[in-house]
Amino acid sequence: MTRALTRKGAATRQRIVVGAAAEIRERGVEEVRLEDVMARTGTSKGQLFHYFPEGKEELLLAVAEHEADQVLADQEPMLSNLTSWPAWQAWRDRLIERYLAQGVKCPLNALLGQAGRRAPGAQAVVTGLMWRWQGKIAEGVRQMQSTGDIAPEVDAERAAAALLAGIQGGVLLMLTTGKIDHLEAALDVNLGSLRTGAGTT
Amino acid sequence: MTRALTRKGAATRQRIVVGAAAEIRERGVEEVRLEDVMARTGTSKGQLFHYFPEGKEELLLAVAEHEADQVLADQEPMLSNLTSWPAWQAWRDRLIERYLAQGVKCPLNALLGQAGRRAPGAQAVVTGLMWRWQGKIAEGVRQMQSTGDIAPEVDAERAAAALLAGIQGGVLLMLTTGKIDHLEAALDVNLGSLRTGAGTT
DNA sequence: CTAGCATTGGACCTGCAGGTCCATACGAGG
DNA sequence: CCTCGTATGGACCTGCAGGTCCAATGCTAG
Repeated sequence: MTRALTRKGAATRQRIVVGAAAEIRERGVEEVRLEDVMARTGTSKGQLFHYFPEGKEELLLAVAEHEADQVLADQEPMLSNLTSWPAWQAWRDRLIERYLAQGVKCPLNALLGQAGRRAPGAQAVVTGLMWRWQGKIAEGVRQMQSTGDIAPEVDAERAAAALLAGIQGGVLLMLTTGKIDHLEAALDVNLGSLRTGAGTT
Repeated sequence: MTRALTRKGAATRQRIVVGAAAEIRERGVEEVRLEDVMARTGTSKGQLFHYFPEGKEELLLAVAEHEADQVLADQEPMLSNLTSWPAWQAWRDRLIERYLAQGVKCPLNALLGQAGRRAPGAQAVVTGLMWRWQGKIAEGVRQMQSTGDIAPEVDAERAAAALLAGIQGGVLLMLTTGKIDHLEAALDVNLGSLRTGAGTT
């Protein structure tokens, strides 16, 4: 299973994954050809199939894993330190800022819409990402409950689920409409609910 | 522009659109081949290109329009009569029921993820659907405000935007995880916020 | 030094899906 | 019952993208 990779080989493999990820973010999974990846990363077809013997499917899976990690990493250190209202606000602002900057180039779009159906494993990668994400948020809620900032009767998992849904939908609508309004509204309403406890019990 | 269609011709065209829509819902845009549509609808390649001279692109656009209308129609008459809390609840229940029943076969998934990028017009169709959808919700909020059931300082459009984002994200997460929990949580939190006015001003 | 495996380049193959074309059948109006 | 445009069937074409193959080159360890 673990293939023998020299230092150089590992670097090349990494270069392919990163390049493919960027290409996919910009143009969508279905639009990206192996040839495009080769051109961008300066590699040959032989290399592609050397490092990803299963072909495109396997490359897509590697890209999915890479992007999934990136999505969470981009929210740090805020996401892991939701211990006060200003901290939540800082996290919110980071999300807005990040998605505003990235615009249409969304890794989630690539992962969810298309890779999900195809690759058997990609679906699992995305599901895993979502659970980890939701877990982080729920953890923050519980911490706020421990300090009395959030009412104890709030269901942390449920509140986190709603918030995550709002984020995903907000991003999705941004990709469609080009405006950030939905994401902003969703975040603010959900954070507002956390403060008052409305609908989260 | 308007092609001469006999009664029989119009029926065939319609049959193609409906069949293609069903096929796409079940298997995804990129997986569906013209041949699949032909097989399901009992038509020939000649017919496909007779009714959709631009080919697949044009067919996809017709399907997008068909599905977009369907999405809103499926929520009636609840969506147009959000005039009391029980009415909102009934609408909520209809949404849950509908998406629970349809499972992975989601028209939105087809429209958003893929058709959006490709067809120039499909993107516009989806955007239009979202605005109409949000408008209906906002209209309901305003009606509730006029009867005093919702605080007047609530921003109807913003609240509707957040709710719509929650729905879209909830559906998206259902497609990924297979569970309805996110959609339920998102709806309940957003409706809860409407009752109390939290975060929606 | 050299053996052996990792690495690289690129020519070539092949299936397939969208699209073209034309020959035929139908059907409504004169 | 004739005629012309619509409707239908299906053979055929073609480009292209994923995948195969092998030859050549470079590392690295013993």
